Amino acid sequence: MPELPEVETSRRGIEPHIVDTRVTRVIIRNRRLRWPVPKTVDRNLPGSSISSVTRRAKYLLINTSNGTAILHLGMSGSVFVVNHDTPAGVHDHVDIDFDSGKTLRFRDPRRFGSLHWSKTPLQHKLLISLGPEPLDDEFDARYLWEQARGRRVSIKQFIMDAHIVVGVGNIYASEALYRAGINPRRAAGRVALQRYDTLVTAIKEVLSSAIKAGGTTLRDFYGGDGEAGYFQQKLEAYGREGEPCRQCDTPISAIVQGQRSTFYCRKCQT
DNA sequence: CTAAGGACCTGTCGGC
DNA sequence: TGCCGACAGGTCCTTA
Repeated sequence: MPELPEVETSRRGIEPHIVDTRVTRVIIRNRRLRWPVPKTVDRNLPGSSISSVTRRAKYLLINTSNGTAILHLGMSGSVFVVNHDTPAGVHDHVDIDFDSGKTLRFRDPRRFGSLHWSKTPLQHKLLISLGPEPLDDEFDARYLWEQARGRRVSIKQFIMDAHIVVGVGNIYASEALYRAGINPRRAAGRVALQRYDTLVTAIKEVLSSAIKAGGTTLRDFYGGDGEAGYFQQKLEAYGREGEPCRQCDTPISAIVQGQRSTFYCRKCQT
């Protein structure tokens, strides 16, 4: 499933194929995604031309001359470019056809993804109250520390809260905390400012190196060009239960927090 | 306001 | 092999 590096990899994969082309047709085979796909999508897209594909948090923003399609990939979604005549599979819910002969296809077996339309996407209900982008300069130790005052929630769930900072999903939360040497169960309000500095650096590093590697492929993720990501080879904590910590050889522990798996070293992470 | 749990949905994997 | 439960990359909503 896509975390921020996978979404960014998808963005970079599809943008060059669809920018400056005109939408000729939209096919929605199943409107029942996380929220029903509104008619405004297929009403406004045809005839528009694509100006850019940008990203806010894990949302892809397909910007056109008429407005913006807001696409979220959920847990199992992917987008890729095919030719018009490529047969659609059972989970291929949306096609956007272009005058170039290409089609942008959205596939999502679990249907936790979503598709919306807006003239002012950043003001959209789902985007307006999101936290800063993790790779922006405004996301720093002071900001995180201030947000954490009085918070008893675990640091792992805290950094996964998109209203605090966007784009830190379940894999990279474990990875960043491992690299920062912080116990994922520690209360957010009980992490010192200095350790937030280490954590912010770790988050930025783990996300940017994952983007550089083209994302992490676990099961079925592929970037817009159909290429697998290679970050999985660099994972140090996630999915390594029982395997030796690369620092101290202690077996990596697996716990559950907020109904999500967390992996960490109980010796290195305090 | 915070924190915790449920909800949405399908596919895959491990164990018996 | 076949069946069945556990689990999977997200995040909104409800409840207390």
